[in-house]
Parts: sequence; C-alpha cells; structure tokens
Amino acid sequence: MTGFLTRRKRTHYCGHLKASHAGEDVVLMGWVNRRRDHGGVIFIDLRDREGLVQVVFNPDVNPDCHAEAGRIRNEFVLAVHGRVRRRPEGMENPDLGTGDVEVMADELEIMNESKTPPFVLDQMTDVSENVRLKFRYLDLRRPEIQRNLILRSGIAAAARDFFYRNGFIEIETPFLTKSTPEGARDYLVPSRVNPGTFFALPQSPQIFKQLLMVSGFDRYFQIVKCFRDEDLRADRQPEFTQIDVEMSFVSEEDVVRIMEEMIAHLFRTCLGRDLVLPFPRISYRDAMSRFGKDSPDTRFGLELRDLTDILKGSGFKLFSEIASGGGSIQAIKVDDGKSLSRKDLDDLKDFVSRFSAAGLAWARVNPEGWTSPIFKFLTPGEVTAITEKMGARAGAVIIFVADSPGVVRDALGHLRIHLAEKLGLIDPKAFAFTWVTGFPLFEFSETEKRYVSTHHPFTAPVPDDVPFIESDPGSVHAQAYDLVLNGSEIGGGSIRIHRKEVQALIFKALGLGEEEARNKFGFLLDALEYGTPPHGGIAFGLDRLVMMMTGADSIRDVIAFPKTQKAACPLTDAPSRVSVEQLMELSLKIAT
RNA sequence: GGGGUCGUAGUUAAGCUGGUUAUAACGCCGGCCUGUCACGCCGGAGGCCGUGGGUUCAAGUCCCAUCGACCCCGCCA
Repeated sequence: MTGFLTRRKRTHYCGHLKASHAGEDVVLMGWVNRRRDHGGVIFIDLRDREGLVQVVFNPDVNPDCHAEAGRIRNEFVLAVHGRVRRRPEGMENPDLGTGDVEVMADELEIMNESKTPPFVLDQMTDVSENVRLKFRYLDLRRPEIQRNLILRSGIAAAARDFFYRNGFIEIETPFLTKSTPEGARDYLVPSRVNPGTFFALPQSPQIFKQLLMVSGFDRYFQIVKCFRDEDLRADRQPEFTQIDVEMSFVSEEDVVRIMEEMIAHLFRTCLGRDLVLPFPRISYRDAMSRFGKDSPDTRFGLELRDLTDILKGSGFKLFSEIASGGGSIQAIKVDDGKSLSRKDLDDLKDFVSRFSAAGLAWARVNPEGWTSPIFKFLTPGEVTAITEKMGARAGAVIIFVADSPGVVRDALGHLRIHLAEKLGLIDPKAFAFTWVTGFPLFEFSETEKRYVSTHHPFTAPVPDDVPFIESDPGSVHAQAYDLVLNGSEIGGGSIRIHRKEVQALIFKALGLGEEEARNKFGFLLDALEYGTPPHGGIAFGLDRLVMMMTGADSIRDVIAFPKTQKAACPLTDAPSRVSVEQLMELSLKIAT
C-alpha cells in the first residue's frame, strides 16, 4: 500500500490532459467519480480539482492491475501510472474536456477506500441542503461548487491586485472589538480576563478604517469577515465577507470612479467581460418612484407610474377614498399580458398582501377599451388618461395598487420583480449596474419615534444641506452611494464627517446625548479633534458579488461552510452547549 | 416574532376520499459482460413514513404539539 508517493510524483491534473499529451507516461491522483466495469475492460472516471479523465484498466495491459481495479468503488482515492493515448476512432466523448484521450493504466494504488457516499456526486442528482451541508466535505467535491469557490478566489485575487497597483494598503482590523448598539445585533464574546464584560465581533471595520485615515494611511483596503446577528435570507449569512475600502482627500465622485474601475477589473479578469463605464446613476428619489425600491433592477421595464392625480376623484370608491386619505395609486404595465390568466391576475392580490397592500386592481387593454373589474367605475376620460400615461397599447395589462405611498412602492417594487421573473423578461446573462446616490441622511423611525441614520451616523451631509440639519432633518441629503447589480445591493459607502462640529450636529439630530455619544464613539470623536482629513469609502459584499458572477441561487453556494437559516452549522453542530467550567471561567450563568 | 412550502429506503420522489404485504428511479450488494462514458442484462438487500400526543375498529394519510430544512415579511445603521 505504501511506497507509491516515494516512488512516483503526480505529473498532471486529470482535467488537464489533452490530445497533445498522447504517448506520454503520466501519474494521476484523484477520486473515483464513476466506474464502468465491463467484466473485461474497466473504465474509471478519475476526478480532481481540474476535471475528469477516463482511465482504462485492460487485463491485456496488466492483469494484476486490472484485478485490483475490480475492487474500486466510488470516491476511492487512486494513484495511477499509465500512458496517455488518443481514444480509438469514434470513441471520443465531446461532453468531457479530456474526451479526446484516455489513460491506459499499468500501475494502480488504491490510496484510500471510501464508504459509499450518502449521495452521488454528480450534477444530475439533486440533494436537499441539510444533507449537503451535513456532508459538506463531499458536497464540496462537486465540480459546480468547486468552480464557484475557485472563481471566488480569483475575484479576491483580482481585487487585491487592483488595490495594490492603485496604492492601497491592506491593513487588518480587530475582530474582538467594542459593541456599538446602533445597527444590527452584535455577536458577543465574553472576556475572561475582565469578568462581566464583552467584546463584539465587528459588523464592519467602519470606525477602524476611519481611524486609519486619521493616521494618514491615505488608501486602505481589506477583504474581511463581518458579523451580524440577524435573521438569514437566501443572500444573507451571519458571517460574510466585505471588500472594505477607505480613502483620504476624496470626493464622492472620486470614490465612485475608482471603485467602478475596480469592479470592471474583476469582471474583465475573472469573467472575460468588458463592462461599460461609467455605470449609470440614479437618485434615491428616482429609484423609489420608478422602481419602488432603493436597489432597482434595471434589466427590465415595468416601471411604476403614479396615477393618484387621475384617480383621486374617481367613481371607484376604494381609489378615491385612499387618495383623499393621503394615499397613492400607482401602477405598472406589462406590455404583453397574454400569458397572464385571469387567475394569475387575481392571485396578485395575495402576492401584494404580503406587503400589507390593501387594494389591487388590474386592467387588460383592448383596442376597444378595457377588460377590468373596475372598468365600469371609471369615466372614459379616466380610462384614456391612464392608458396614455401608462403608454399602454392593445394587449397590455395594467396593474394598480392603492395604499399609503410607502406600501404602494413596496408592493409594486416587489411585484414588478415577481412578474418579470414569471414572464421571463429578465436576460439571465445581463449585468445591470447602477449607482444610487442622493440618499436622505436621516429616516424617521416610526418604532423609535425619532430620526435614525439611513447609512450610519458618520455619513457626511451634502454641504448645502448642513443648515437644515436642525430645522428639517428629513430634507438633508447624504454624500452616500450604493452600487446595485441586477436589483441587489452589492456595495455601499459614503463620504464621512471629518469635522467635530458637524458630527455633534448629527448626534444631536439623532437624539444622541453628548454623554451617550461619548460613551459609544468617544474615541472617534477624540480622533476628529486631531487633524482628521476629509475621507470616504465603500464596502462591497464579496459573497453577493460572487453569487452574481457565478450565477449561484444561494449565498450558501459560494461559501465553503455556510450556516443554515437557523444560523447553525449541521456539519460541526455549532452552536453548541459548553461546560459549566467554561462558563464559570467567563463568569457566566445560563439564565434559562 | 409572523406567513408559506416541505420532512416516506442511502438519495430524490409517488402514495388519491383513512382500509391487505408502503411504490418507483438512482445508489448499494451478488452474478454475467473487453469499448463504455448517467454502460448494459439478471438477481437481491434495504423503511421508527421527522418526533410526541390525539381521533378512529383501523393513520404514511385526519387533528394538535414539537423539531428540522428552505422561501418570504419583520429585522439587516
């Protein structure tokens, strides 16, 4: 059993062999993807990171070797010595990268056996995610997911390359840091040395990267894990990776320009795709009114139109009442509504009810008028005005939602995506980037009955708006920007406040007392008094970016060892209980 | 915290209005097979129907609870 590795070195990856290797002796090491035992000749598809190649065991070449090959089962680890040859005429496999050749084995070592795996490792077999995650080390042998992680590595490498060449310095920031109860829930780590106190795992290196600007590093980046203890989604994990960037002496424009070059560099080197620069930009206000959300998917139309003015005096009571109560009536239009059945349209009511939208109506536009449950309530003038405003031709379907403006946008924003997916209006190969700018600095929180930061409390206001911070906080714009790709926010950043007077105004507007602010962010406030340069930055969600670039449906398919929706790991069984001794050492007691 | 979909063989699924021994495909085991490539042919093994309780003469099927997976809302500055 031993000896092969001392005698032989691996010469090639399985997936690299091609016709030009014909006639060469090679040594391959890998896993058995599949065996086809014909009684006489035995075929083995041997797999490694780079792909598959067919290995042939023929009793005429080496009877002992052929006999040994009879023991082989799936996922055994083999070392094979043999000669590459072109496959016999007509035996090529065009579906296999190495399909022109095969390896005639004359020496075999079974380096390790394998239990029968719980699932077959090919793309035809679909396996539930809990089984996949429980046996993640096997799941990760599948070529599709290996491809994702290999591309991820390439993207990170390309990003580093870009940053190094553009004068950015990579600096690590602490994972054991201070809890700042603004924003997401923190993951806490108890301190043994300081009983009763806790570190927090960083939600982002925000404050540290700003301090690095105070220190004069000028351009910083880091590809770094961040942690947020919030509920999971298909594109959200409790630990995730950011490409984190901060720059000194820059404007919003400077950050946006260099970062879109960085993104273009990633797409060019990793996908071979040339993106058109500069990326389109849209204001927050336009994004909300045209797309119903601040991360618009611009791959398709179905834009929102406001019909409140036309319908506020309408004979359709639901509409007129909502309009007179300060609500809004908006609509989207599907140009070719033939494939939407009456039932489909009626079911949309259920869909928008998820967003607590009260009223939904629809209309089919015909050459002679509308087919619509609300047609009889509308005047011909209203029908014409709406048809015109929507730009609806015969065959179109108009879908109306009436409720408070926020609810309407939310409902229609989701509905347009739902319909675009259902109707196949989305080009799966498109990458539609959009910068969203001009965010409000504050949003009024109904739950907290106060203004809260839209971005974070260090975001700089647009200079012209500074006078209104106290008098009219809702009108103040931020020097903030989000990068959106196909409707998904993949990055966001801002110019930061570098003067303490402005910072003090912001804290005041947020209802944050001087003492409280000092307690939470004192060190940053101190730093602002020692010559902080103007600075700003951005952070990209690497996982989401890789998801988009690989076409993965789930963030879990681009992370080697992800958590389930309950924020647990089926492989290691984390999180788990710990011993009383461990708890005592930390001065902790479980209350429940 | 809330809404939804789903848990049946190793895996993926079927199982109707409750009724005899719970099906199939793939995988697995054995046999045959010297050119297959999702090899083929013959035979075989394999089940706590997620768990607990209830209704019933009878439960995979109905009801309640609970655990778990996924999707969504809230949440995620």
